[in-house]
Amino acid sequence: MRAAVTGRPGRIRSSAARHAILEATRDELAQRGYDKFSVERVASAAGVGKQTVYRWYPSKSALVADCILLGYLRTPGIETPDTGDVRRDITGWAQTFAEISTQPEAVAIALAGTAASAEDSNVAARYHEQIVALTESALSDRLQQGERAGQLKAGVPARTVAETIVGALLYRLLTRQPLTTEFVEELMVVVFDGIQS
Amino acid sequence: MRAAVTGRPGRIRSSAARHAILEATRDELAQRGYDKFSVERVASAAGVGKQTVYRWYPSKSALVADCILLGYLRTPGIETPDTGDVRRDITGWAQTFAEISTQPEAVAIALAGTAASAEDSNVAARYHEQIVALTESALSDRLQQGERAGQLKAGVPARTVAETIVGALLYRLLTRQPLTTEFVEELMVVVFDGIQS
Amino acid sequence: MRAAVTGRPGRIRSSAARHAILEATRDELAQRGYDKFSVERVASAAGVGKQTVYRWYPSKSALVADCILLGYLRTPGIETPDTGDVRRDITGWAQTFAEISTQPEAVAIALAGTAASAEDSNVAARYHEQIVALTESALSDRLQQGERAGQLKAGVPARTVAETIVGALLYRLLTRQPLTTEFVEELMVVVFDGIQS
Amino acid sequence: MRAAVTGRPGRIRSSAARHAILEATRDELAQRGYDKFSVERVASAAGVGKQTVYRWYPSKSALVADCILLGYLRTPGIETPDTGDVRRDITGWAQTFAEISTQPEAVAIALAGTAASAEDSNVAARYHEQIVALTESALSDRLQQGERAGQLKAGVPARTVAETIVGALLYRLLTRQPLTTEFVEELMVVVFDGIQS
DNA sequence: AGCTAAACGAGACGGTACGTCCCGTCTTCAT
DNA sequence: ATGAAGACGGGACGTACCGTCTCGTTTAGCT
Repeated sequence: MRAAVTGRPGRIRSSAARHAILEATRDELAQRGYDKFSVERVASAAGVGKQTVYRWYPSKSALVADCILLGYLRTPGIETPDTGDVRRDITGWAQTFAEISTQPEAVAIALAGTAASAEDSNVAARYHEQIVALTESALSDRLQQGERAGQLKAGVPARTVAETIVGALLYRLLTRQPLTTEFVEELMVVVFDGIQS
Repeated sequence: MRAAVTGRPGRIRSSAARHAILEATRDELAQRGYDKFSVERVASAAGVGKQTVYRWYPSKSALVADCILLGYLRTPGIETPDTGDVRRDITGWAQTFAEISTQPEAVAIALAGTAASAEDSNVAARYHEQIVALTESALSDRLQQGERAGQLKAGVPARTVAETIVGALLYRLLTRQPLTTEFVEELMVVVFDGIQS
Repeated sequence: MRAAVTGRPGRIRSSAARHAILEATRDELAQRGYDKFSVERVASAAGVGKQTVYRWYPSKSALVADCILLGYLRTPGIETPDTGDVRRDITGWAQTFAEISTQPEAVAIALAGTAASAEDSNVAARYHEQIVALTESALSDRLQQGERAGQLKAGVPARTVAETIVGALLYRLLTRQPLTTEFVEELMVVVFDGIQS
Repeated sequence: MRAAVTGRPGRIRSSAARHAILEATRDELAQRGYDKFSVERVASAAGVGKQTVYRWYPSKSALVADCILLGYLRTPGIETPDTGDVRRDITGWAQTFAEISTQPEAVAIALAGTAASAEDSNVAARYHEQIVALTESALSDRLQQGERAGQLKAGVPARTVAETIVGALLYRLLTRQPLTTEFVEELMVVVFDGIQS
């Protein structure tokens, strides 16, 4: 990235190597999970010396954190539509999320990120920023639009709503319960309509 | 428990040893987390041979699972009050949960359980049953009472509501955000009143 | 020792069990050597509880020692002929020993005894008594007969001669060199004729 | 020594570590014997990781073998004098050997080598080469000189004579009998003069 | 073009922990 | 009240990785 800006002599750090490391990290997390994750295997799979990994990252958790931050673990198709109808938009987003979660690898990645977050607060911060905060902000935008458009009540921060939705979905993944269409619809009823008569 | 009921010869497995193992496991999880958890340290702290641990549990995650299942990691004060007013009851429960989560050790235990669940689906199932499902069922009872009492809408399963609440709270712990009174109140507004105007 | 005298239950089996243990010990030594020897395997092979082994023998080396003392490891055919000609008798005995040492199992047993002797001086004492001292005394008898018959010089104890012969043969086994007919003959020349011209 | 000659990448194996391992091995053998020998203790005493030991040696016996081969267990003062009188030379050598064997540590080392040889034929080969074959060849030289000088009979290979002497001495150590001056003298009588009248 | 030096692949290093095997002891059930 | 079965606390095994430290080689910037 910063390549060739310094006046120092010496070989510049290979961004190709870094990329290979991050891809291998993603694969390792998807296949074996955070706990059985091995830097040695990552280096080997990336065709890279172990020291090259440690040149970039001070520890296993920093590597995982960066892998998440740079979006190598990003679940694709996370974009929220914008039809003007907030409830439809958010329901659509949640259903897309549910569909993606039928892919075992996507679940594995999400669980690896969850485990990494539970272990390490730095990872948690980045995981939150990257995967969830982005989602939240997309939802927030939509929710705030809705609020301005008179579709939603004022008084509850969009962030809290977003965390409620994301938390519920992540909890279903964590407990290995399927994210069915019915569940998503029920969640939407709770969040939009409330449960009180 | 089963002591002296079997017709099998051989010394019976020492439940005292098992208890010591589980207590040491709980302490280890609270102090060092799931990732840095060491069976060797557990055995040593329990005053037990390593083989005795492996006689009871085939793996680290099974040990953690049983530790959770048997309630060694149970957060105390999980009981829901029953004042007749569902919203007050559940809000009270959530506030209690939030208060407990100011103790670092309680958070450590919850995060250890989360990490263990992310790694191992058996643990997830047991974690869900023990810690969360109980909570859910307490909430469910209250919610169903409320429903019968005309305080709540019909049409959304109590389980979904419970998972939404628990998911949101756990998500805050995972992302290391404080469980403030404000957050809990906002969550209650979302869940009971909904956000749609 | 006290074997099978009382009429009370359970005791009758004692000597049978002991015999089974010693046979299993012999087999274990022949198959895996002294170093990889396992009391657990012996007990299992003998169809006996581990405690039964330890009732008679305080340790692994004591078991091996007794196994040797009771002749379970005795190389068969160790008898010395008595033709009246000492040199012929002893040469015959040594050649028989050499023949027996073509059986891998017999070598294994001898090496196990050697290893056990090197490790444990109690075993060494018994090994010496049982296997070697007997041989020595047989040789001694013959040598003393020979001395009386004027076939041999006086002045060197029979024991020293016996130890020289046994030591040389054992050394060949230890260094995995074959006990050929030629070697035995050369040894006999050394011992009977000396090397000085 | 070979340092930086290989074209292979990677840090070169530390001969300092190897040396420390071998010294610790020697000490461990002298103090606790072959049977109670522990690789873990050796690594610890050498200030070395266990894997470094296993990088050099595939097994305990290979380690002991190399320890012997490289002379770490060599009994000092093994040189044979050369006075022109073969009998005096060899008698002197044997007496020196006997004196050395009054040191318990030297005996422990010899017994450890014997045990290791009994367990493992590779060790036996190396033990034989290093400790005994050298002795043999020194004796052989002297014996052959003597033969040429007309002091000795022809017809018996020097090797057989050497093995007879070494075997007898080793056998006394193995059976924990003292190597007295008398015994050595008697042995010399047997070997040089023979026992036949 | 030659020099310098950082980054590279490779892999050994001192450690920690793994999960297994066995030691010698202790306890239970069945005979 | 003996004996098989087998769990117990403990110690060591040989393996896998951790994060660090050399190695010889490659590749850049600076003379």
